[in-house]
Amino acid sequence: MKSTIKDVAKKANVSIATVSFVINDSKPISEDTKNRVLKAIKALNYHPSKSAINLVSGKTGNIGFILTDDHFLRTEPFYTTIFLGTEFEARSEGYYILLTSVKPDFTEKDTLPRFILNKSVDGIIIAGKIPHTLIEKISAYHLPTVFIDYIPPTKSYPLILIDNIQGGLLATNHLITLGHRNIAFIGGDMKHPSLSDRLSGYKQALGNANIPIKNNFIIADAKYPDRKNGYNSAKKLFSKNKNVSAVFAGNDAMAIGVLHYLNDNGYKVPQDVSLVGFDDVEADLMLRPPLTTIRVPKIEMGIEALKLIVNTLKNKKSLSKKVLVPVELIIRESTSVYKPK
Amino acid sequence: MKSTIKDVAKKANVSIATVSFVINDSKPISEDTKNRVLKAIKALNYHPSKSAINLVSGKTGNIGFILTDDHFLRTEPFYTTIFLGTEFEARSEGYYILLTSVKPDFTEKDTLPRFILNKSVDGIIIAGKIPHTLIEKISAYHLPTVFIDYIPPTKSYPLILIDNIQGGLLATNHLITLGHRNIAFIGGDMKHPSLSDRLSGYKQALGNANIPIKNNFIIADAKYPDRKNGYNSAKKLFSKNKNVSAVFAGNDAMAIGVLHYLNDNGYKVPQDVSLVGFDDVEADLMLRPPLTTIRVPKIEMGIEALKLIVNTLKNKKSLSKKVLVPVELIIRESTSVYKPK
DNA sequence: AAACTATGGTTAAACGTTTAACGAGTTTTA
DNA sequence: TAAAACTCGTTAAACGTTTAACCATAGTTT
Repeated sequence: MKSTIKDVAKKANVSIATVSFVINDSKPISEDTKNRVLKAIKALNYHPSKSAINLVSGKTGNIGFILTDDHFLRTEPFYTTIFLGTEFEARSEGYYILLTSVKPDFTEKDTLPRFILNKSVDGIIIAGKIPHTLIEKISAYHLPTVFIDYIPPTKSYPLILIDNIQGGLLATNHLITLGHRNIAFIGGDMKHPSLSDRLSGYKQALGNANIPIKNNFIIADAKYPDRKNGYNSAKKLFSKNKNVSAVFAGNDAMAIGVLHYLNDNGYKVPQDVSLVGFDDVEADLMLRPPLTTIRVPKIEMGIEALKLIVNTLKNKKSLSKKVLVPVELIIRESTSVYKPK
Repeated sequence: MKSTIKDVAKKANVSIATVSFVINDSKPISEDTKNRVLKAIKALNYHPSKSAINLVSGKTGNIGFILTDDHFLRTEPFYTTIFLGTEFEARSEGYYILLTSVKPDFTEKDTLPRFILNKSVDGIIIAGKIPHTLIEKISAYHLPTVFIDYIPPTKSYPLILIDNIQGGLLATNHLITLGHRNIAFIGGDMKHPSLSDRLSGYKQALGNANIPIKNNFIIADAKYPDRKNGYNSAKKLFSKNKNVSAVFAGNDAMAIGVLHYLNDNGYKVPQDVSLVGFDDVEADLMLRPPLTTIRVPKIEMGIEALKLIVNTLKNKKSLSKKVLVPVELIIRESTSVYKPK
């Protein structure tokens, strides 16, 4: 059951080095012996021990995937879907992904993920905003690292980013095209570049259409962009501004909160208020009405991240330090042509 | 940056064996030297190399998690949530989880997951129904294995199972208590023990209440228990049976399909038809009305599975070969008292 | 025919741990 | 007081690979 390189060598009547050369194609070996070795490998159902290879090569064949607890457990499976993308690509690249989450309030005293301390990974993928102290600590280990959907404030790293400005433009333009003029923006955690870029896109679109930007149409003081805060922000917005006919929410979680507020308060979507989200999470399709949104290619982002890491590991040199993934407007039933009352 | 046991030994002025004994507490060492070693470890920021430990111990510290592609990618994150449970527990137990998915139509020719071939795992967790040929092939490797939510047909394995009969009873009793008599069951993939047990619970509850079981109230010919088939089964049911006042769906995915059918066809839930699902997936809360369902403790199932594996690995002997996890009735707004028209 | 060059292979060290076998002091026992 | 037993250590082999250094043979130059 557990045959080693020695067994193969004996069976093929060669040295273990020769077996190694055949397996890795790392030195010219005659067709004849090569076949003998290959046959022995098959006969013994031999597969090299990863542990041994790891030890001697200093590599592990693993890549760590880090996100914060709240991202890990949040209702909308955004970052976990990205994880699936990396796992998918890792399979064809021969890597394993070790997933772990960290506390969002990581401090100097907290310990790093085990796979970093144990040297169990060759590279790291970090998804979403993570604490600065953690980044500092990790960077001391000099592991190739790529960030997804977050720009670390200090050092420069390879990045996989969403084209958020473009998304903000698409969403807002869609509403403008439908005839809306009183378009609100609902956001939260505006220190996160993604959210602030979406707001920039919104402002840009309004500017392009010569629609004045009204500050009381922008509700962005919530700490986290989740459903509850979406609901509360909608309450804040509509209690003061009855004339808003369309809302662009910074992400789908908030959009869902907004939709629930509207449902609960007698507004009909899209007849009374049009609503656009951002992310395209599973839940959107299940809403009544299904949510118009900006699709973020989550699986693809994971794939890109893994490719970037693997490229730097294989020293093929990473082609681009910054991948901006495109977004797409998905028109469903939560938006419609503006009809004055 | 990369200090080894040798560096520690030199710094503490002891042999590397002593360092090892201190780290693993595997032989009595005097307080004095122990402290010296500990200090050296801290000073050098030493962490043992996993690769080396793996090689010498023959263990990997990894546990494989297998599910099929369709379960991996399905809309309701059922098995992936279970995975999160295992990952969570693995952290405190010092294991890594390697997740991989396999084709649902795995045949003799297909290759096993890499982590089995590479001997990269010490044990395996299998979630959901997987092809029989795959089970056979895996079992040849004699790795400790536990199954979650599936009973393999041939050999006997440690199992983590849902108390589906109890769940079926709870759901149906709830409807009976509300005064319903014409209660339908909608299922699919009835060869899966989970689904057929839920049906058994349904029948048992009706029997207990002396309500005759009507075959045309049981729609269970769909191949997969998903939303689409839920929708179609509801169509089948209601086009022939106008008098059904309550539906128990075999899982939430089907329940969601049923709900959409009812919405689309002028039935009000719960005023006209009460609806109960099974699983308690995220989506339930977002439905209008939120779905009454049977909660399956998914995270806990993952935790139990990992504990079982780890126990057998540490040879503490697994306490029970079969863990039946309890379920819970979650009453939300899709069920109400029966009102005759 | 002597000297060089490929070609195809072997030997042995190295990677960083664990652990069986051994040993030097110190205590206990009879 | 000599033998036995315990304490706290050390030495060295082993785990399964990769790879630098080496070597034998045959073919090619001069």
